[in-house]
Amino acid sequence: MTPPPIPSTITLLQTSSLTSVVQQELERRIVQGELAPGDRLIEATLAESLGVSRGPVREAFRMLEQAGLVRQEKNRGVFVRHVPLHEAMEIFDLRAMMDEAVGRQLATTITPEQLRQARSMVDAMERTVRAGDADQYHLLNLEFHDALVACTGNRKLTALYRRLINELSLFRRINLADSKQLPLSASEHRAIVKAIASGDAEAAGRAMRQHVLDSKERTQRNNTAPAAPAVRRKVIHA
Amino acid sequence: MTPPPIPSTITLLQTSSLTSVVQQELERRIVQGELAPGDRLIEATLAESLGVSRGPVREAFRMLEQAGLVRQEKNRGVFVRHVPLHEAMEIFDLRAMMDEAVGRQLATTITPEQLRQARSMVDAMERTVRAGDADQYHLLNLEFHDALVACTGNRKLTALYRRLINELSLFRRINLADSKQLPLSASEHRAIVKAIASGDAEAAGRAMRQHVLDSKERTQRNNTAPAAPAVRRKVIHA
DNA sequence: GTTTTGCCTATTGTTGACAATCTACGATCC
DNA sequence: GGATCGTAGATTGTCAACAATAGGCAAAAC
Repeated sequence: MTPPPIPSTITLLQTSSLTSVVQQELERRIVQGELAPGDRLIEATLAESLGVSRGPVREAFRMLEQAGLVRQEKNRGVFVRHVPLHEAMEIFDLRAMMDEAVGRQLATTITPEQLRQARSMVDAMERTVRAGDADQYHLLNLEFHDALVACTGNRKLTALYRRLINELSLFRRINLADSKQLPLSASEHRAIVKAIASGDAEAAGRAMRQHVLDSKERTQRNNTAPAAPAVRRKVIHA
Repeated sequence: MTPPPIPSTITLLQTSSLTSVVQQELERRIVQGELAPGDRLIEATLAESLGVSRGPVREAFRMLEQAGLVRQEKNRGVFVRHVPLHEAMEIFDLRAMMDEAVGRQLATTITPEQLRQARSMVDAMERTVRAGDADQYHLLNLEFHDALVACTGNRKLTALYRRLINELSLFRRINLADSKQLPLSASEHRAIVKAIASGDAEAAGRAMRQHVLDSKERTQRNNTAPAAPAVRRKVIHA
């Protein structure tokens, strides 16, 4: 909780070009759901609404494309990307892999201060569970996992992890509302911290891995046809 | 070995914009070492030599920046990125993590045909070892690992893996020339395939993980000051 | 009535021009 | 002689205009 380094006006002007500002703003809108998967982004419109010309907007598009947030069809435009179920599953597998490695490492390298923070985050999550605030829980959940990854000190890993989380946000709103699962998830978090604190690398790795795979499983179940209906709905966007 | 889908002129024009062509060409030059870390890329010069205007070049820069191949300093230009030792080590850790997961999965999902191909690649590598052709070995090595990752069918994983390999190529030419290590590396590959073929997921995972970590270790050793010299060299680029 | 054809509009792809900024070099001052 | 300042050239940041393409709509053909 170090005070955020005040970005002096100087460094701000030195680092931020219009392109980067546009990129950040669009990324925010996409990740927060203001722009939904399938939405079309029109250069001229965005440029005008942001008060810049089309150049920076186009450059930002190219960045977002590499980050997997938008897809570009030549001469047709850019669209907020649709992350299909199978890709979300792939991402969960990647997360499982990463989080297992995170757990393993942290079991031996975590500092008392980091441990203290992790515990307080778990406390906060348990409070939101009791309050039944699923949205807030979701936010804290993201923060918790992000914090653990960041604790490893592996910048590359952290960056990749965040990118995956961003992409995952494009998958039709996970199962946020499933408040019945919240206590389960929360207790898993408690177990994770415990395993890390115990210093048992394998146990910590297993705990994290299983936690993510459980989450994958829940998502899978909630997003497959509940039961083959006799009458099939008309398929849209085949 | 399906025949490469002939990119009809139509689809070619439909998919490739000047930007994407420039991006691919620059990526090729960087990964193959034609452009070395630290090299400055000048928009106007590149644009003219490629026969396009600065716009597409700038957009390509933004893509390469996201891919971690170049770094951009505002108002100063873009430079081929320098991957410092500590970051290379981080990348090796990520690879260890990924390859372990790959080994685990392939132990149970690899097809006979894939196995056959893997074996033939190992054969080819052993031949280059006997021939003492380190460069060729390096290429085959990259191919081998890439093929294994691709065998998992996880597109996201494959894409991320390739990106990391690309970045790693920016680390001062690994230890290609170290031909004494080649037989060791080759026999590890043989062991990896054997473990995968045996169907023992844990063993296959361990073999792959350890192989990468060994490689990390070798790189680490070859790139740290051999012995603390009494007289310190002047520090450049602190 | 249906299909085809040809415009027309909206939007993207590309370019060249202008403004802002950095770097290097030489002149000036102490 | 060394340091500082200012100017010139090169390069990037941004913009606006032009060209090319896609998609829709209406008229014509059958």
